[in-house]
Amino acid sequence: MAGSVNKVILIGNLGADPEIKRTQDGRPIANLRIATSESWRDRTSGERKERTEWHRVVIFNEGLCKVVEQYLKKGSKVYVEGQLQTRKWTDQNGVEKYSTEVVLQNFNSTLTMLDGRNSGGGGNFGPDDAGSGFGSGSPSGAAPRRAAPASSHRGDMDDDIPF
Amino acid sequence: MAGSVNKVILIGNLGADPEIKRTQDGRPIANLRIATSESWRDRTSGERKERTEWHRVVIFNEGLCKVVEQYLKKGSKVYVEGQLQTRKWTDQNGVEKYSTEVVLQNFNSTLTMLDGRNSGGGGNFGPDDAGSGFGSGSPSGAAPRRAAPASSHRGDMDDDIPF
Amino acid sequence: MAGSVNKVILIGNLGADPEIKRTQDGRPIANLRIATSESWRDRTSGERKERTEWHRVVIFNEGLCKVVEQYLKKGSKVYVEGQLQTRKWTDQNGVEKYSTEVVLQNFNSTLTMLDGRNSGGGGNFGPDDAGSGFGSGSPSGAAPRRAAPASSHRGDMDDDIPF
Amino acid sequence: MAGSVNKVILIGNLGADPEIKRTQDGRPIANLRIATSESWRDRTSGERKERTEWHRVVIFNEGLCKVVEQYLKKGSKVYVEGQLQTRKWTDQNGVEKYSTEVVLQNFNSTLTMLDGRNSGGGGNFGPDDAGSGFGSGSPSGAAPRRAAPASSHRGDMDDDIPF
DNA sequence: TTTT
DNA sequence: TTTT
Repeated sequence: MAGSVNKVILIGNLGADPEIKRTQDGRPIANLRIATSESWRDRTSGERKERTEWHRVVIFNEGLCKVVEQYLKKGSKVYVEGQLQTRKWTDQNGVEKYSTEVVLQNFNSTLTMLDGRNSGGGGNFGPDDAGSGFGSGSPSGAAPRRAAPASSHRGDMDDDIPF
Repeated sequence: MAGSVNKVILIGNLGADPEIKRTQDGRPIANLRIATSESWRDRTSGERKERTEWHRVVIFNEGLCKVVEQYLKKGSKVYVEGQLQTRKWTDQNGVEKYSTEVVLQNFNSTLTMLDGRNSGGGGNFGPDDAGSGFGSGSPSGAAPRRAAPASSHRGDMDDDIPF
Repeated sequence: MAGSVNKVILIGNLGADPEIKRTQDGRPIANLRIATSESWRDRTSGERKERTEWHRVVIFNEGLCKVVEQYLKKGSKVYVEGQLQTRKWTDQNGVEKYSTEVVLQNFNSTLTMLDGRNSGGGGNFGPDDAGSGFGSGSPSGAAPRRAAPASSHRGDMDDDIPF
Repeated sequence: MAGSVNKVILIGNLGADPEIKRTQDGRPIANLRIATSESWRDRTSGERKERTEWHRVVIFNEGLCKVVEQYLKKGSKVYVEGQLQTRKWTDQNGVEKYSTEVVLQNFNSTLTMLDGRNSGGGGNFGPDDAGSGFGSGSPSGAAPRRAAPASSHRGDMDDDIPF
């Protein structure tokens, strides 16, 4: 369909250490549980109330999975941008179940660490550059124009995509 | 929790006419089914493929529900901005189920019609102004500053929230 | 116009302490300078490069201005959500100038603190509740449904907007 | 910097036909003028008011530029997702000027047509697939997982990026 | 002018 | 300069 957008943006904390699994052919899949909370003052009672929402985040990208594995842990605060997907599965009793997840897979997906506590670099993912395209957020991997001379062969989107 | 964001942005088409229900005390709740699609060319086969995702959108807002009721129908294209919420319920067999929905409820929620086919006004919601704050999108209900004289008592956020 | 969206989302750090001014009739206006940065590895040289972008953020909302005044300072990390506005003005030499700013004014605007360093509460804005609707991010001020009994008169958007 | 986000989302109409220029080395750059509008009812006068904001959108991507050239024209409605950049230049009188633009360049950029009027396909960009990764919106170019067998070598982000 |  |  033309003209479709499916985007989720979350900022929250990991409720547990990430789980990294591998497909049969060796590609990693990272699973995160992220909590977002909202608080408000109840209008009738005047009490402060809070509500926490838990999100399942699934990452199908090798570079991002490395970042997750190396830098994220229970309590880490992250920004994630992905898309909604609902998956159907059958449990051991033959009951159909649905799970809706925030999937980071394609080129519009982003994961950014928002606390520097977990790594020395706080998003600076080291010399192997594993996470260079993703770990430092949505702008990563982008080549700023104008910094480069107009006649240069770089500064183009084609050039700097790290995956 | 401080520093939490939970935001979903969808552009898609209604797969069916909206369902409007009412709570016991008479407040409306609108349910939408929205499809988003993505297409891509398979790298190995070279075939064009397509995948459609269906989203449950629930609207807890009287003004927005009126807009939905009056202008949206099967096939309408909309922009919605809301938040993810997962609801637990028990089916008739006593099995626990979960449903993840995009909820439009608070002041950060938006619904915008993206086709003019369904109404003469295409988002211009008539003299009763039922939808004035929502139907024309996120900026609606906002008072542009600078258009108003600096000494005016309006132009403030307090003044023009229509709900 | 129907079907219009104008939204900016930034996560960055304040390059200076906020400036708070007041209109003639006493309403506050906060100005922030926010830096966002992107880094990438140059494809030809292999060097790591970085580029910083500076944004002007203007806040026309009393509650948000209080939060800014109390908790933000040079170096603070924030999430802001607002809209793009370009303003024309004439300098002292009679030259026309344009300034494009990220404006937080209407009900779709959000400001969230992303570091707890600046306040004990890290977004928990105390008993006077000055920032209750904004400081804890986009979901704030929202009334979670379903937590409230279905027959309650609250849980509606109308009820809990704090401004 | 770690933890930085710079994102603009617009839905609006083109105020003029796109302008496509080329760099010295032949890469295309598309310039769009996009209008977004907001309307509200003035609280004191009760009048309906409207305000239009004009945005400069610059596209540094060959595939996206082809889509723009082929399908967009004055009046077209589009969804764009890019980042804010302010550019400094000196006019013919030696006066320094600044221009803030919404730049679509990197892998997080998106352009989606929201009206089908301009093309038969309404985002279906033909056999040469020029726009396949962009024209159908943010999810485009993504390989849905789970549709592919788990042992497959595709379904990975690496596989289907069209640029 | 921030941050890493 | 768009759109409704």
